[in-house]
Amino acid sequence: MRGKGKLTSSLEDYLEAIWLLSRESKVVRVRDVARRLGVTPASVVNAVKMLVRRGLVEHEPYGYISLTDKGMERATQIYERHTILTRFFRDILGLDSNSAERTACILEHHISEKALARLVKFLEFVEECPDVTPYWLKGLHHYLETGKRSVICPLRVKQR
Amino acid sequence: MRGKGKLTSSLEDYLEAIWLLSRESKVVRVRDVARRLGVTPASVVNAVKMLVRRGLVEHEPYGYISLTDKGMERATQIYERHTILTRFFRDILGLDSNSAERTACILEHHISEKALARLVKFLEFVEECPDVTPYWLKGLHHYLETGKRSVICPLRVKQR
DNA sequence: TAATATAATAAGGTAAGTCTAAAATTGTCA
DNA sequence: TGACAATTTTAGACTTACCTTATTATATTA
Repeated sequence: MRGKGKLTSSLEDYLEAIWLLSRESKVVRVRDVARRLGVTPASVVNAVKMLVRRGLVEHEPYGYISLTDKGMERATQIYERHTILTRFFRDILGLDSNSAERTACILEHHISEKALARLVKFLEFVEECPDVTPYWLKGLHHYLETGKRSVICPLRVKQR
Repeated sequence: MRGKGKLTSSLEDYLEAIWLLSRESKVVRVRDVARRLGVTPASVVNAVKMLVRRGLVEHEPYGYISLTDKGMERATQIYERHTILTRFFRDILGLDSNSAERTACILEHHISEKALARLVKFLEFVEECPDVTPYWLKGLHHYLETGKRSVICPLRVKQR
């Protein structure tokens, strides 16, 4: 009953799109989803049919699309994966927002829970900014941009 | 002529497997690839046919499979992506080797050149071990393991 | 309210990637 | 050398995920 009921990448994309659209405009139609994902309405109808079968969305013929509680929960999980990956690629690796978004969009379907959890901790560690991290991060970004190591850290000579 | 000629994830997997097997045993047969990838020989035959069409492998009917120069080049590119991802997930995020491998195996097909290039620089930065990184990395791993921040860095009080 | 535009759906097709089952080939060894 | 086993291949089916085209439903507005 509480089994994961795996979704394909494609269905995850549809579910995520429906969720995002419903945050933006209260009412979601086939057409909106099609535009968002760059597919034909026919493809959306098909996908929605499958999501309905799995109890993740509701859809009255020729009417609006909405998420069930289960669908909502699932969509937020997917979106969380998305934002974590975006943050990593943008804030740590310094990719521009678009590239980071696109990368997240693809990888979000394939990364494991285990790996994702590590990434979360990594971000926590970096973003909550303890001792050396600010220096380290600056040094990293300088290196990513210029290919050269900065000499920001005054520790250098002291180390051994 | 020098166009990328994109491969599907699946074909990349086959090509990579053939390459890995040919490093291990000089001669590669349909059967070996099937075992390695956990698919039926019939699937391998199909895939190999497509790789032959693209000029990446050679195959005499009922005989051995080998890589062309082009296929070799391509396979090493794929494997490089693989190792970069493995290193990141294992050495930086501290995943066990198996999980890191599995993660790399999936993501290697989907990560963009741009993102991968950043990851490479990231690894360079960390592994070539400059000023603060050793401290920082120790702190990160401690945090990943225990959830607690260590006070390894003596800088703490000095900073402002 | 009838005509028209827009939206949704159904039907049918293509391509990738797998499978099973059956047929063809090859290699081994008694 | 001939028969059996292992391997490879072919043929055909299924699933996912798209598409196009044609039909049906809804909404707008003259």
